[in-house]
Amino acid sequence: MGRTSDAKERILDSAQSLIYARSYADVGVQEICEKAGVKKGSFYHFFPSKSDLTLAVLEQYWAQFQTHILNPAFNNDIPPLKRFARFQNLVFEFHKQSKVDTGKLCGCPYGNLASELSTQDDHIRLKVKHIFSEIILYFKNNLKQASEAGECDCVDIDTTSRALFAYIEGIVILAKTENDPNVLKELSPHFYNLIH
Amino acid sequence: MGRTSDAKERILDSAQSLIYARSYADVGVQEICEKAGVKKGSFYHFFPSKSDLTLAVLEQYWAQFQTHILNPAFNNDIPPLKRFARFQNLVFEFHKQSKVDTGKLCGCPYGNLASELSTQDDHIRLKVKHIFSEIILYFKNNLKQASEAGECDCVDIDTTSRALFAYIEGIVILAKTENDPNVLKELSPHFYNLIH
DNA sequence: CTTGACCTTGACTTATCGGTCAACTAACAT
DNA sequence: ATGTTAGTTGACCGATAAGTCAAGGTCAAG
Repeated sequence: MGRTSDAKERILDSAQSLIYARSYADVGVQEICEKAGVKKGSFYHFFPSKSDLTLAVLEQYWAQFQTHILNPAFNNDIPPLKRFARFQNLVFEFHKQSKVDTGKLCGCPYGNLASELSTQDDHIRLKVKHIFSEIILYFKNNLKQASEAGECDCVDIDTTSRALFAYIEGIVILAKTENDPNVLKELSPHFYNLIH
Repeated sequence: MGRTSDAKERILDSAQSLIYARSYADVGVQEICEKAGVKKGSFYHFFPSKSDLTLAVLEQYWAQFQTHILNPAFNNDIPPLKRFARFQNLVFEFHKQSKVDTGKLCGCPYGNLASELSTQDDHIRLKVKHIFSEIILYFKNNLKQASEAGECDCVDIDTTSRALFAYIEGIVILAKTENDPNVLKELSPHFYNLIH
């Protein structure tokens, strides 16, 4: 089997934090390698291109997002509608902490890459599109449960889930532009107005 | 006065369309100059840096956005609440036409730059922040008129205006990620749920 | 203890990046 | 007509970009 190595993981972690804090284009392969303590040749041993690395980064984001935010938020230990509030609160705490650590509110990891690269790299656009659809699926399932529990009477669950997601995505980009996590707290309550 | 030239305008127009279609980082000064039919030396005669050029591009976006979308949309020839629908429709038509022309839905010109550069260039972030506040001001004034006309009973006009803006911003980024202008049509109706 | 797969290295390529500059040219005001 | 000023040019800078490659090193399994 040859030898093993954690270089791939170190590259992924470095790329994830660097690209999130800045942007895809602003972070070079070189810098990622330096932070990971790896030479560029090793980088291209693990990833065929910077674009492919970014696809892997998106997958890592997604796994962590499920583990640390989505699954805890939408766990069925509380009534469905309250889970949305818990979700928004976890997102708020994430950005608040992120700003404490780095001094900046960096926005949505997926939305950032979609904004920057959608018109240039279809693989990345489609990957983000898929992740978005998965998040919306969480919303949809939860909304259905809320409806069945009589917590709301929602006719168009599909579209409403997408509207809820769009609203949060918009809040986060406004928060990033104002570099202020309190925007999340300010605008979160209106979330429920989108549910009839 | 020395000689005159429209080179500055040509540079601005080229930069505007190129950066909107792609991204700040992906478009080089060289390419902007080539499209404008100008040498790089001339570029730096008019703009001290690429970042400053982008600030000027943002101002041009803003002037055009007011002329072609905001002012027509929020003209008081129809009841206030209907003006929001007219606004959303103009935004839809813009992205629809933009996709016909270029094959891609390019998103929000301001949001794109804010997403890409907010953590790296504070001048650009603050410029976008200011433009956002101006757009929200349109919303706010219109919401006030709607409230006074008895079309809605909105208590927190400030926050609601910001929520409305965030929602639209989110819709546009979802539409960009799916590369589909119909997302705007699909999610626009829910806009009114955000108004009590 | 050798084989072979896995990993690492560093030098390299080609291209482009944002930005500078001194010399030059054209047009306007007087 | 001429001086002044605005605009133009092309060569140039150091830095860095993504990506390549041949060679060598290291580990685990047989």
